[in-house]
Amino acid sequence: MGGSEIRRNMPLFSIGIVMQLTDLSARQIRYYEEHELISPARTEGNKRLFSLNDIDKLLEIKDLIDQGVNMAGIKQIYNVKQQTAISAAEKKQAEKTRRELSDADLRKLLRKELLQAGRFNRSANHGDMSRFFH
Amino acid sequence: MGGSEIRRNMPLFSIGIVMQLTDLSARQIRYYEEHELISPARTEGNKRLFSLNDIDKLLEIKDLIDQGVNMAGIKQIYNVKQQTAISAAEKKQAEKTRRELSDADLRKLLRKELLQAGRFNRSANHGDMSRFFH
DNA sequence: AAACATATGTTAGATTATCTGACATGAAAT
DNA sequence: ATTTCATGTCAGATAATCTAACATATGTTT
Repeated sequence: MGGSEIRRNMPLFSIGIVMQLTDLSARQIRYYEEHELISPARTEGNKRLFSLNDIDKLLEIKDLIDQGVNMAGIKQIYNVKQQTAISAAEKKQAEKTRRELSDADLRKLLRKELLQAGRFNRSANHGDMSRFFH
Repeated sequence: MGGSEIRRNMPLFSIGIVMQLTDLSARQIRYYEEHELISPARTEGNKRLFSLNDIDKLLEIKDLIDQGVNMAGIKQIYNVKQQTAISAAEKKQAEKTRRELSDADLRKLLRKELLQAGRFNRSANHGDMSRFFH
């Protein structure tokens, strides 16, 4: 378990390769990054470089998307802090609102989507990149 | 062991990444390709795409280079057909010459370089890319 | 139904990464 | 003293990727 973590987080793959490997569009991949589901590294020249872990995560996301889960659901699953671009002033109110929502509506939302998603047990904590390496 | 071969031959890495991973210059990598030591795939747009096996091979080559073996030696080791760009007319004579050389000088060359190279037993038939993946 | 939000497509213009081919060069071989 | 080898470096061309903006289909709210 030592260097394995390092290896799996090593930034190696261009977005073109990741598109092929995941069957996602560049737009989708960038959109998921925008929503902080992944955080690929960058070259000096600002090109994205993805790790095995990034690709695994994208495969998981794709899985969820294919099963009808939306961004909000996926964010909940990965507990990514909600709220994308709100002014500091709005934030307080938004936070309050969110808290009010979270016990009622959010639970409902999650339950609905997860149940609808059907089978759902990725026992391993990573996607299917193992396909590509032994 | 089925898909493992496929996986190790899957073209995934840009030359920039391979440079970092192998600590070879782009010039060197292209030069070794020119001498048919590796044959990386290409994108539609003609950019090189390297596989794990390509990278392993480059690491081996680097090893040999570091130990003072020259192209000719490396080519012999991988038995890459010699002769780069000779006219058909010249080829006949060249072929004869080569055969005359091969039993005397070539053996000498090989022995000299291999012995000088010292320890030399990569038991596995691949380089150190295993470092990067589990 | 109308208005809005979400997720993705598409296009444009800019920039980076890579390509080939040529010339330069120090070290090694002849 | 020349050649050859292995690599560096540069120039000009092309491909891959980037961000930002607008377009849009589908789903959600009011």
